[in-house]
Amino acid sequence: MRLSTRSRYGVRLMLALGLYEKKEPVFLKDIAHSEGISEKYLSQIIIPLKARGLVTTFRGAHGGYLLGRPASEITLRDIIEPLEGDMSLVDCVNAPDICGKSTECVTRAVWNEMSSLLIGFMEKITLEDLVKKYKKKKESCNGSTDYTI
Amino acid sequence: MRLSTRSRYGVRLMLALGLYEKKEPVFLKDIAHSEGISEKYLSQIIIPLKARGLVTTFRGAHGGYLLGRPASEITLRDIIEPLEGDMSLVDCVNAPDICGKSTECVTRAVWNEMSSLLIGFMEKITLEDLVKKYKKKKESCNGSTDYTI
DNA sequence: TTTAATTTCTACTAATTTAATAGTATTTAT
DNA sequence: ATAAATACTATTAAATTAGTAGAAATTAAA
Repeated sequence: MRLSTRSRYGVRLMLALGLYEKKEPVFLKDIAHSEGISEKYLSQIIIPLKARGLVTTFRGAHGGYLLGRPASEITLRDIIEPLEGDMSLVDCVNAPDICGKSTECVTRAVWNEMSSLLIGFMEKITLEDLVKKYKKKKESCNGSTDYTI
Repeated sequence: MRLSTRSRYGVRLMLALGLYEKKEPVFLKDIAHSEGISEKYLSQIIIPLKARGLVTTFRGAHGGYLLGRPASEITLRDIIEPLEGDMSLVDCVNAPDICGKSTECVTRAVWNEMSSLLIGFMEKITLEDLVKKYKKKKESCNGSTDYTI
Protein backbone atom coordinates (compact mmCIF):
# COMPACT_ATOMS: atom_id res chain seq x y z
CA MET A 1 0.00 0.00 0.00
CA ARG A 2 2.87 2.31 -0.87
CA LEU A 3 2.76 5.31 -3.14
CA SER A 4 5.25 4.82 -5.97
CA THR A 5 8.37 6.94 -6.13
CA ARG A 6 7.10 8.12 -9.51
CA SER A 7 4.22 9.83 -7.75
CA ARG A 8 6.36 11.16 -4.93
CA TYR A 9 8.96 12.53 -7.32
CA GLY A 10 6.20 13.96 -9.48
CA VAL A 11 4.79 15.93 -6.59
CA ARG A 12 8.21 17.25 -5.59
CA LEU A 13 8.83 18.18 -9.21
CA MET A 14 5.56 20.08 -9.43
CA LEU A 15 6.26 21.78 -6.13
CA ALA A 16 9.60 22.97 -7.46
CA LEU A 17 7.87 24.31 -10.58
CA GLY A 18 5.21 25.91 -8.41
CA LEU A 19 7.85 27.94 -6.66
CA TYR A 20 8.72 29.45 -10.05
CA GLU A 21 5.24 30.20 -11.24
CA LYS A 22 5.21 32.88 -13.97
CA LYS A 23 8.98 33.15 -14.09
CA GLU A 24 11.54 31.75 -16.54
CA PRO A 25 11.28 28.11 -17.58
CA VAL A 26 13.24 25.80 -15.28
CA PHE A 27 15.69 23.16 -16.49
CA LEU A 28 14.90 19.65 -15.41
CA LYS A 29 18.59 19.26 -14.74
CA ASP A 30 18.40 21.86 -12.02
CA ILE A 31 15.36 20.39 -10.33
CA ALA A 32 16.85 16.92 -10.58
CA HIS A 33 20.04 18.13 -8.99
CA SER A 34 18.45 20.08 -6.18
CA GLU A 35 16.00 17.30 -5.40
CA GLY A 36 18.60 14.59 -5.70
CA ILE A 37 16.63 12.69 -8.32
CA SER A 38 17.97 11.20 -11.56
CA GLU A 39 17.37 13.64 -14.41
CA LYS A 40 16.61 10.82 -16.84
CA TYR A 41 14.04 9.39 -14.49
CA LEU A 42 12.41 12.78 -13.97
CA SER A 43 12.28 13.30 -17.70
CA GLN A 44 10.11 10.19 -17.94
CA ILE A 45 7.94 11.23 -15.06
CA ILE A 46 7.20 14.65 -16.47
CA ILE A 47 5.81 13.35 -19.76
CA PRO A 48 2.37 12.32 -18.46
CA LEU A 49 2.23 15.57 -16.51
CA LYS A 50 2.83 17.46 -19.72
CA ALA A 51 0.18 15.38 -21.49
CA ARG A 52 -2.36 16.48 -18.89
CA GLY A 53 -1.40 20.13 -19.35
CA LEU A 54 0.05 20.43 -15.87
CA VAL A 55 3.34 21.65 -17.27
CA THR A 56 4.28 23.62 -20.36
CA THR A 57 7.52 22.71 -22.05
CA PHE A 58 10.06 24.62 -24.12
CA ARG A 59 12.41 22.54 -26.22
CA GLY A 60 15.90 23.27 -27.36
CA ALA A 61 18.57 25.45 -25.84
CA HIS A 62 17.24 27.65 -23.05
CA GLY A 63 14.19 25.44 -22.98
CA GLY A 64 12.71 24.07 -19.80
CA TYR A 65 9.44 23.70 -17.97
CA LEU A 66 6.79 25.92 -16.48
CA LEU A 67 3.54 25.22 -14.70
CA GLY A 68 0.80 24.72 -17.27
CA ARG A 69 -1.81 26.51 -15.20
CA PRO A 70 -2.00 28.30 -11.86
CA ALA A 71 -0.92 26.26 -8.86
CA SER A 72 -4.31 26.99 -7.32
CA GLU A 73 -5.92 24.98 -10.11
CA ILE A 74 -3.73 21.92 -9.78
CA THR A 75 -4.72 19.35 -7.18
CA LEU A 76 -2.73 16.51 -5.73
CA ARG A 77 -5.02 14.17 -7.60
CA ASP A 78 -4.21 15.90 -10.88
CA ILE A 79 -0.54 15.17 -10.31
CA ILE A 80 -0.74 11.68 -8.87
CA GLU A 81 -3.40 10.13 -11.07
CA PRO A 82 -1.46 10.25 -14.37
CA LEU A 83 1.62 8.87 -12.59
CA GLU A 84 -0.04 6.21 -10.52
CA GLY A 85 -2.61 5.08 -13.04
CA ASP A 86 -5.79 3.70 -11.52
CA MET A 87 -6.00 5.24 -8.06
CA SER A 88 -8.14 2.59 -6.41
CA LEU A 89 -6.64 0.47 -3.67
CA VAL A 90 -7.97 -2.74 -5.20
CA ASP A 91 -8.45 -3.58 -8.87
CA CYS A 92 -12.08 -4.62 -8.57
CA VAL A 93 -13.14 -1.15 -7.43
CA ASN A 94 -12.82 0.27 -10.93
CA ALA A 95 -12.96 -3.03 -12.80
CA PRO A 96 -15.87 -4.93 -11.25
CA ASP A 97 -15.88 -7.42 -14.11
CA ILE A 98 -12.66 -9.08 -12.99
CA CYS A 99 -14.69 -10.78 -10.25
CA GLY A 100 -18.11 -12.34 -10.59
CA LYS A 101 -19.14 -11.36 -7.08
CA SER A 102 -18.35 -7.66 -7.29
CA THR A 103 -21.90 -6.39 -7.00
CA GLU A 104 -22.60 -8.28 -3.79
CA CYS A 105 -19.08 -8.20 -2.32
CA VAL A 106 -18.88 -6.65 1.13
CA THR A 107 -15.12 -6.24 1.09
CA ARG A 108 -15.19 -4.55 -2.29
CA ALA A 109 -17.59 -1.99 -0.83
CA VAL A 110 -15.01 -1.26 1.83
CA TRP A 111 -12.14 -0.93 -0.64
CA ASN A 112 -14.34 1.38 -2.63
CA GLU A 113 -14.99 3.61 0.36
CA MET A 114 -11.33 3.68 1.27
CA SER A 115 -10.29 4.58 -2.24
CA SER A 116 -12.85 7.36 -2.42
CA LEU A 117 -11.62 8.73 0.88
CA LEU A 118 -8.09 8.98 -0.46
CA ILE A 119 -9.11 10.49 -3.76
CA GLY A 120 -11.35 13.01 -2.03
CA PHE A 121 -8.44 14.06 0.16
CA MET A 122 -6.16 14.49 -2.83
CA GLU A 123 -8.73 16.61 -4.61
CA LYS A 124 -8.88 19.03 -1.73
CA ILE A 125 -5.17 19.77 -1.68
CA THR A 126 -3.83 22.12 -4.34
CA LEU A 127 -0.31 22.75 -5.43
CA GLU A 128 -0.81 26.28 -4.16
CA ASP A 129 -1.38 24.88 -0.68
CA LEU A 130 1.94 23.07 -0.88
CA VAL A 131 3.74 26.11 -2.23
CA LYS A 132 2.39 28.27 0.58
CA LYS A 133 3.28 25.74 3.23
CA TYR A 134 6.75 25.42 1.78
CA LYS A 135 7.33 29.16 1.79
CA LYS A 136 6.01 29.46 5.31
CA LYS A 137 8.34 26.79 6.57
CA LYS A 138 11.32 28.28 4.77
CA GLU A 139 10.68 31.68 6.25
CA SER A 140 10.32 30.39 9.76
CA CYS A 141 13.55 28.42 9.37
CA ASN A 142 15.69 30.90 7.42
CA GLY A 143 14.07 34.23 7.93
CA SER A 144 14.51 34.34 4.17
CA THR A 145 12.10 34.67 1.28
CA ASP A 146 14.51 33.43 -1.34
CA TYR A 147 13.27 30.27 -3.00
CA THR A 148 16.05 29.44 -5.39
CA ILE A 149 16.29 25.77 -6.11
CA MET B 1 -0.92 2.23 -4.24
CA ARG B 2 -2.57 -1.17 -4.21
CA LEU B 3 -3.52 -3.22 -1.23
CA SER B 4 -1.70 -6.57 -1.39
CA THR B 5 -3.65 -9.73 -2.03
CA ARG B 6 -2.35 -10.94 1.32
CA SER B 7 -4.40 -8.25 3.02
CA ARG B 8 -7.43 -8.77 0.84
CA TYR B 9 -7.36 -12.53 1.35
CA GLY B 10 -6.79 -11.98 5.04
CA VAL B 11 -9.94 -9.89 5.34
CA ARG B 12 -12.00 -12.41 3.41
CA LEU B 13 -10.59 -15.16 5.61
CA MET B 14 -11.53 -13.30 8.76
CA LEU B 15 -14.98 -12.54 7.39
CA ALA B 16 -15.49 -16.24 6.75
CA LEU B 17 -14.42 -16.98 10.33
CA GLY B 18 -16.65 -14.19 11.59
CA LEU B 19 -19.65 -15.90 10.09
CA TYR B 20 -18.87 -18.90 12.32
CA GLU B 21 -18.29 -17.05 15.55
CA LYS B 22 -18.74 -19.29 18.59
CA LYS B 23 -19.33 -22.40 16.55
CA GLU B 24 -17.06 -25.31 15.60
CA PRO B 25 -13.55 -24.60 14.35
CA VAL B 26 -13.41 -24.21 10.59
CA PHE B 27 -10.93 -25.98 8.33
CA LEU B 28 -8.75 -23.72 6.26
CA LYS B 29 -9.31 -26.13 3.40
CA ASP B 30 -13.00 -25.28 3.39
CA ILE B 31 -12.48 -21.53 3.48
CA ALA B 32 -9.81 -21.78 0.81
CA HIS B 33 -12.14 -23.78 -1.37
CA SER B 34 -15.18 -21.58 -0.94
CA GLU B 35 -13.16 -18.40 -1.42
CA GLY B 36 -11.19 -19.80 -4.34
CA ILE B 37 -7.85 -19.13 -2.66
CA SER B 38 -4.89 -21.51 -2.43
CA GLU B 39 -4.98 -23.33 0.89
CA LYS B 40 -1.20 -23.21 1.25
CA TYR B 41 -1.19 -19.49 0.66
CA LEU B 42 -3.95 -18.95 3.20
CA SER B 43 -2.05 -21.04 5.71
CA GLN B 44 0.81 -18.53 5.47
CA ILE B 45 -1.49 -15.58 5.71
CA ILE B 46 -3.21 -16.81 8.83
CA ILE B 47 0.01 -17.14 10.83
CA PRO B 48 0.46 -13.41 11.62
CA LEU B 49 -3.26 -13.21 12.37
CA LYS B 50 -2.85 -15.99 14.87
CA ALA B 51 0.20 -14.27 16.36
CA ARG B 52 -1.93 -11.20 17.04
CA GLY B 53 -4.59 -13.29 18.71
CA LEU B 54 -7.15 -12.61 16.00
CA VAL B 55 -7.67 -16.31 15.46
CA THR B 56 -7.44 -19.32 17.73
CA THR B 57 -6.12 -22.52 16.25
CA PHE B 58 -6.70 -26.17 16.96
CA ARG B 59 -4.10 -28.56 15.61
CA GLY B 60 -4.42 -32.16 14.61
CA ALA B 61 -7.40 -34.04 13.29
CA HIS B 62 -10.64 -32.11 13.64
CA GLY B 63 -8.58 -29.02 14.24
CA GLY B 64 -9.25 -25.73 12.54
CA TYR B 65 -9.64 -22.08 13.28
CA LEU B 66 -11.94 -19.84 15.27
CA LEU B 67 -12.05 -16.14 15.85
CA GLY B 68 -9.74 -15.23 18.71
CA ARG B 69 -12.08 -12.62 20.11
CA PRO B 70 -15.51 -11.19 19.29
CA ALA B 71 -15.88 -9.78 15.81
CA SER B 72 -16.96 -6.51 17.38
CA GLU B 73 -13.48 -6.17 18.88
CA ILE B 74 -11.56 -6.78 15.65
CA THR B 75 -11.04 -3.82 13.36
CA LEU B 76 -9.95 -3.75 9.77
CA ARG B 77 -6.69 -2.26 10.94
CA ASP B 78 -6.13 -5.21 13.28
CA ILE B 79 -6.38 -7.54 10.31
CA ILE B 80 -4.50 -5.55 7.70
CA GLU B 81 -1.61 -4.21 9.73
CA PRO B 82 0.06 -7.55 10.48
CA LEU B 83 -0.35 -8.58 6.85
CA GLU B 84 0.66 -5.34 5.21
CA GLY B 85 3.43 -4.38 7.60
CA ASP B 86 3.96 -0.65 7.90
CA MET B 87 0.66 0.94 6.92
CA SER B 88 2.00 4.32 5.84
CA LEU B 89 1.78 5.28 2.18
CA VAL B 90 5.39 6.45 2.13
CA ASP B 91 8.35 5.06 4.05
CA CYS B 92 9.46 8.37 5.53
CA VAL B 93 6.17 8.77 7.43
CA ASN B 94 7.17 6.19 10.02
CA ALA B 95 10.91 6.26 9.37
CA PRO B 96 11.83 9.95 9.23
CA ASP B 97 15.53 9.14 9.49
CA ILE B 98 15.71 7.76 5.97
CA CYS B 99 15.62 11.35 4.72
CA GLY B 100 17.50 14.32 6.16
CA LYS B 101 14.70 16.74 5.32
CA SER B 102 11.84 14.88 6.98
CA THR B 103 11.13 17.43 9.69
CA GLU B 104 10.71 20.28 7.25
CA CYS B 105 9.31 18.33 4.30
CA VAL B 106 5.97 19.59 3.06
CA THR B 107 5.20 16.51 0.99
CA ARG B 108 5.95 14.21 3.92
CA ALA B 109 3.36 16.10 5.93
CA VAL B 110 0.83 15.34 3.23
CA TRP B 111 1.72 11.64 3.08
CA ASN B 112 1.41 11.57 6.83
CA GLU B 113 -2.08 13.05 6.73
CA MET B 114 -3.14 10.67 4.00
CA SER B 115 -1.82 7.65 5.86
CA SER B 116 -3.58 8.72 9.06
CA LEU B 117 -6.81 9.15 7.17
CA LEU B 118 -6.63 5.58 5.91
CA ILE B 119 -5.65 4.13 9.24
CA GLY B 120 -8.39 6.06 11.00
CA PHE B 121 -10.91 4.67 8.55
CA MET B 122 -9.71 1.14 9.10
CA GLU B 123 -9.95 1.52 12.85
CA LYS B 124 -13.59 2.49 12.64
CA ILE B 125 -14.67 -0.60 10.73
CA THR B 126 -15.05 -3.80 12.71
CA LEU B 127 -15.31 -7.34 11.53
CA GLU B 128 -18.79 -7.31 13.05
CA ASP B 129 -19.74 -4.54 10.63
CA LEU B 130 -18.64 -6.69 7.74
CA VAL B 131 -20.41 -9.76 9.08
CA LYS B 132 -23.65 -7.82 9.49
CA LYS B 133 -23.42 -6.30 6.04
CA TYR B 134 -22.72 -9.70 4.58
CA LYS B 135 -25.70 -11.28 6.27
CA LYS B 136 -27.94 -8.42 5.24
CA LYS B 137 -26.92 -8.74 1.61
CA LYS B 138 -27.34 -12.49 1.66
CA GLU B 139 -30.83 -12.22 3.06
CA SER B 140 -31.93 -9.63 0.56
CA CYS B 141 -30.55 -11.78 -2.27
CA ASN B 142 -31.58 -15.25 -1.14
CA GLY B 143 -34.29 -14.72 1.38
CA SER B 144 -32.14 -17.17 3.31
CA THR B 145 -30.32 -16.95 6.62
CA ASP B 146 -28.05 -19.89 5.95
CA TYR B 147 -24.39 -18.85 5.96
CA THR B 148 -22.62 -22.09 5.20
CA ILE B 149 -19.36 -21.55 3.43
C1' DT C 1 25.14 27.66 -40.47
C1' DT C 2 27.28 25.47 -36.89
C1' DT C 3 27.24 24.45 -32.05
C1' DA C 4 25.69 23.68 -27.62
C1' DA C 5 21.96 22.92 -24.69
C1' DT C 6 17.87 21.14 -23.92
C1' DT C 7 13.63 18.11 -24.37
C1' DT C 8 11.79 13.69 -26.40
C1' DC C 9 11.70 9.00 -27.57
C1' DT C 10 12.83 4.15 -27.25
C1' DA C 11 14.93 0.35 -25.38
C1' DC C 12 17.00 -2.14 -21.89
C1' DT C 13 18.02 -3.90 -17.08
C1' DA C 14 18.98 -4.96 -12.14
C1' DA C 15 16.72 -5.41 -7.93
C1' DT C 16 12.84 -6.09 -5.34
C1' DT C 17 8.36 -7.61 -4.29
C1' DT C 18 4.42 -10.48 -4.91
C1' DA C 19 1.94 -14.42 -5.03
C1' DA C 20 2.27 -18.22 -4.80
C1' DT C 21 3.99 -23.74 -4.78
C1' DA C 22 6.12 -27.74 -2.57
C1' DG C 23 7.39 -30.70 0.82
C1' DT C 24 8.25 -32.01 5.46
C1' DA C 25 7.27 -31.95 10.38
C1' DT C 26 4.15 -31.81 14.11
C1' DT C 27 -0.08 -32.53 16.53
C1' DT C 28 -4.23 -34.94 17.81
C1' DA C 29 -8.97 -37.35 17.55
C1' DT C 30 -10.35 -41.71 16.54
C1' DA D 1 -1.42 -46.83 14.27
C1' DT D 2 -3.48 -43.78 11.12
C1' DA D 3 -5.73 -40.20 9.05
C1' DA D 4 -6.52 -35.41 9.14
C1' DA D 5 -5.37 -31.25 10.18
C1' DT D 6 -2.07 -27.20 11.32
C1' DA D 7 3.00 -25.44 11.36
C1' DC D 8 7.25 -24.69 9.38
C1' DT D 9 10.84 -23.95 5.83
C1' DA D 10 12.45 -23.38 1.34
C1' DT D 11 11.99 -22.36 -3.34
C1' DT D 12 10.32 -19.97 -7.49
C1' DA D 13 7.97 -17.70 -11.56
C1' DA D 14 6.05 -13.49 -12.77
C1' DA D 15 5.35 -8.84 -12.29
C1' DT D 16 6.61 -4.40 -10.86
C1' DT D 17 9.69 -0.80 -9.70
C1' DA D 18 13.14 2.26 -10.25
C1' DG D 19 16.00 3.28 -12.68
C1' DT D 20 20.07 3.58 -16.86
C1' DA D 21 21.58 4.44 -21.62
C1' DG D 22 21.76 6.53 -25.79
C1' DA D 23 20.18 8.47 -29.93
C1' DA D 24 16.90 11.83 -32.12
C1' DA D 25 14.66 16.16 -32.40
C1' DT D 26 14.44 21.01 -31.39
C1' DT D 27 16.00 25.62 -30.76
C1' DA D 28 18.67 29.87 -29.11
C1' DA D 29 22.65 31.93 -29.91
C1' DA D 30 27.50 32.46 -31.63
